[in-house]
Amino acid sequence: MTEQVARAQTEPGIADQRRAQMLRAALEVISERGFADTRIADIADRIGISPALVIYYFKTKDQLLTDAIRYYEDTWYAEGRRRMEMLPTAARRLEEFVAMNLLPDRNPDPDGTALLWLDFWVQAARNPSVAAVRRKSDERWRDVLVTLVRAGQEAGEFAGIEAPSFAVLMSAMLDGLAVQLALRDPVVSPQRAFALCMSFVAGQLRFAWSPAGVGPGA
Amino acid sequence: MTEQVARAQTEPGIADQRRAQMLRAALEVISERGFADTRIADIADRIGISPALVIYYFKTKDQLLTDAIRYYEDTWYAEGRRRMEMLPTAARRLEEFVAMNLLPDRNPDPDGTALLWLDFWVQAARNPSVAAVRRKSDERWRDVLVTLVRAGQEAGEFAGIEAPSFAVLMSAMLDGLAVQLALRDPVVSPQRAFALCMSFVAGQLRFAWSPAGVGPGA
Amino acid sequence: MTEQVARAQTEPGIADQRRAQMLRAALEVISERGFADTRIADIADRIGISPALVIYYFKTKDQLLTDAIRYYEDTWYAEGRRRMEMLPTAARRLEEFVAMNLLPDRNPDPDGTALLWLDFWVQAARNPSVAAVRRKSDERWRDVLVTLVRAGQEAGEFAGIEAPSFAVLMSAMLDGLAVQLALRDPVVSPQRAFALCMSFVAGQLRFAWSPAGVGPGA
Amino acid sequence: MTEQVARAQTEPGIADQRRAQMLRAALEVISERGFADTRIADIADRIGISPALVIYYFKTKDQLLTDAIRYYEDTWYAEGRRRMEMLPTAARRLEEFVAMNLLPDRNPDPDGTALLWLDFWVQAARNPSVAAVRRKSDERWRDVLVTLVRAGQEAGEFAGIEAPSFAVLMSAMLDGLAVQLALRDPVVSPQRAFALCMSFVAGQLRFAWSPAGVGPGA
DNA sequence: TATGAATGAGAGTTCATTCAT
DNA sequence: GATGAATGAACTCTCATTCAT
Repeated sequence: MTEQVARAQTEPGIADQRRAQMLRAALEVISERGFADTRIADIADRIGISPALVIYYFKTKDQLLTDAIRYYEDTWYAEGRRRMEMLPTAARRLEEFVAMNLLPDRNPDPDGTALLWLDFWVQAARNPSVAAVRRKSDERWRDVLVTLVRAGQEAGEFAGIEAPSFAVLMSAMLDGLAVQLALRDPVVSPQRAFALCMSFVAGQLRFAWSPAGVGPGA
Repeated sequence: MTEQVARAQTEPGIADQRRAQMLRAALEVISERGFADTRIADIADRIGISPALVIYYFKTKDQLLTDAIRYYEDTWYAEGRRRMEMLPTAARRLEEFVAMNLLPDRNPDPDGTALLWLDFWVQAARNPSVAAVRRKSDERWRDVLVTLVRAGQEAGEFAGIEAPSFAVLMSAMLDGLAVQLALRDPVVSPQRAFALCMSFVAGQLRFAWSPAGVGPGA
Repeated sequence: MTEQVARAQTEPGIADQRRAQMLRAALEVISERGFADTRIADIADRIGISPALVIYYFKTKDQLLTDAIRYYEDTWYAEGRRRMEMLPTAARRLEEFVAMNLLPDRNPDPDGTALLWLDFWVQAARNPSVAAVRRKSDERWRDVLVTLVRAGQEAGEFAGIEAPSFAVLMSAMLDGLAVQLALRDPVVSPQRAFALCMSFVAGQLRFAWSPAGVGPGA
Repeated sequence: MTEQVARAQTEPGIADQRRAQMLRAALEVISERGFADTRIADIADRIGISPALVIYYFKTKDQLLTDAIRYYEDTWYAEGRRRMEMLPTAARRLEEFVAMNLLPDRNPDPDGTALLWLDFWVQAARNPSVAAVRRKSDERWRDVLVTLVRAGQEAGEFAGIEAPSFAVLMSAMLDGLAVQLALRDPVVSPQRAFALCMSFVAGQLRFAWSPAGVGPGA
């Protein structure tokens, strides 16, 4: 195996960089204009290339958008895992999990991509391949939650409630609150959503939590 | 007042009937194909008229779709109120409220319009006039919830928790569970979502509730 | 012959009034928006009736527009003749003729119809029935000019040049100057056009004419 | 500078050729069908391309038509200047000028574009950007005329009348006669219009001119 | 790899005209 | 005489996609 080939497998070539650049541009455009109003030309314009090149890389628009969704989910998940692993206790991890979803300054989304998941839900509802991506993503996160809760229970931090049902309820609450925030509900600020959710979670799992912990900047 | 005049005020004219017919057709098509893929021709085809007639009534496609959203929200709200008023206790009303949102056979949506609100959320995120409709609708329902909870508290049915915060939490949970159902999450059936939500609600408000009440058909 | 029938032939019935009203409205709209951009709905709107009624009276849009052109030409011609007949000398008549064509405050056009003839020329170039109307109108005016010039020659007011050729030249000059005015040529004011044309005419026919006669207000 | 670069600057690229081809086709269609009845599809059909390509080059129909007018004026002017420069005396130039405007076989219009300027006048009357093009064109020609007359006066060919006023009168007469020809006035043939105009011009500038000079072919 | 030229298949909208009332 | 409802036939413009270079 020559060194050149070895490099091709490990270092991202120009093609991979281009792909990633296009995917990121796609996410930005989708977030700004909405999934349905995203045109290939918008994405090409954003990085100063021709629309034909986008098709050259992704074959069809549909493929590009599906890949973009996958790229988004993977990036988000990786970052989430990374943060979890840095925290010592189950309670701190749970808090980080809620904060990632509800507090803008702790959200791992790339800049200006705040509405993406909402658009993705709509796509998932009618497009089977998007639905599959979402299903896998949901599963992953629910596993994270269940594992996290069980670890807390074993460590004596949390009460012994049924973890899977709790994971469903908590996911639903996070999603619901995130929708309110995304649609700029006037009575729900990020801080309030965060506090409400943490109170709910702490109540269910019987661990001590007070909003003071969030700090004034949150 | 002659009978003719009276009829003119109460009976909808041919124009009003057409309008309503088009709005209902629009809701069906949006639900099936998604907001963005809804074409004027689809709506016209569905009721066997020419696309030009749709424009004749609504001036632009955008106007039609915005009116359709309003029509949907108003119809839903009216039906919800009607059902609430038929029930004797606050607990029963709360249960009806949850059932309307989570159990398909108690959902007041017209046939085949199960995904509408998800599409509407996406529209609301970027279209100010749709956002206004949604905001008003949210307010109305939260008022219903708060009033309902306070009535239950005064009647001694519910514990004395803070009603507005409960309304936010409960709305969020309903929305979140509805999303899971809409996207056919394999671990969340309507019955399970309903039971989970009712348990949560009963726990918060400290009233007795058991899934048995749902009945075998649900 | 009953009185009713007699009246029908002499007094304009409601139908004739409607027709005239529509023709006048058509002329206004054509002048404002241009022949090609005139829609039946514009004309109907202007007099507060339905477009269907316009078709009821004129059968087709084309018919209406052709009739409007004829109506315009006839009205203009009648007013021109009326003015000519009130003036004593050939020189005065010639001056009135030039003034009618070049000075806005002596132009017999209905309000806001200053560009009509330009649009009519374009129609005449491609529509044979409009061409016929224009040809007849041209002939009439050239006859008026020739008769006028010959009367002046017989009265000793004018030099004995060939009248028909003069009529052609003078018509051309009037048309050409009118175009400059209509298109708001910055170096040609109505007064200048009038003075230039009268100088030309007086030079050809050898009669005395000085711009002083126009007066400061013209 | 390599030859390749030099060629790039002088030879028109494929895009420029296409543009010019479309502009010429547009002029033909406008002349045949009239400005208002010119459809993008007509122009595309004429050169065997798709309507979408027309939009690709000109963005909107309006842009195409405005560009076509400009193209026409520039081409006409360039050809006029070229001819003027080939002639030795002011009188010969003046004659060429009149002939270009009135005699079909000396008119520089591309084939089948005889009615264009009439349509352009109507557009100029209501469309400011077209009006600007026409104004500039008028100015250019009037400057040519004034310069020409003054050169003739200095050379002793012409009488010393005021050149600017003469330019206005002569332009008006040319326009007026051209209208008569365009609308196929039965009493005005190109030859007669030419002779009348030259007699007028020769009379004003006091130079000798006889129709014999036109020759039998004119 | 990268692009500009080119297209086909719509999509929304306009508008003269018809017709039952 | 008068209208509102309804339509068919255009027409402009959009956009993903192809292809030669």
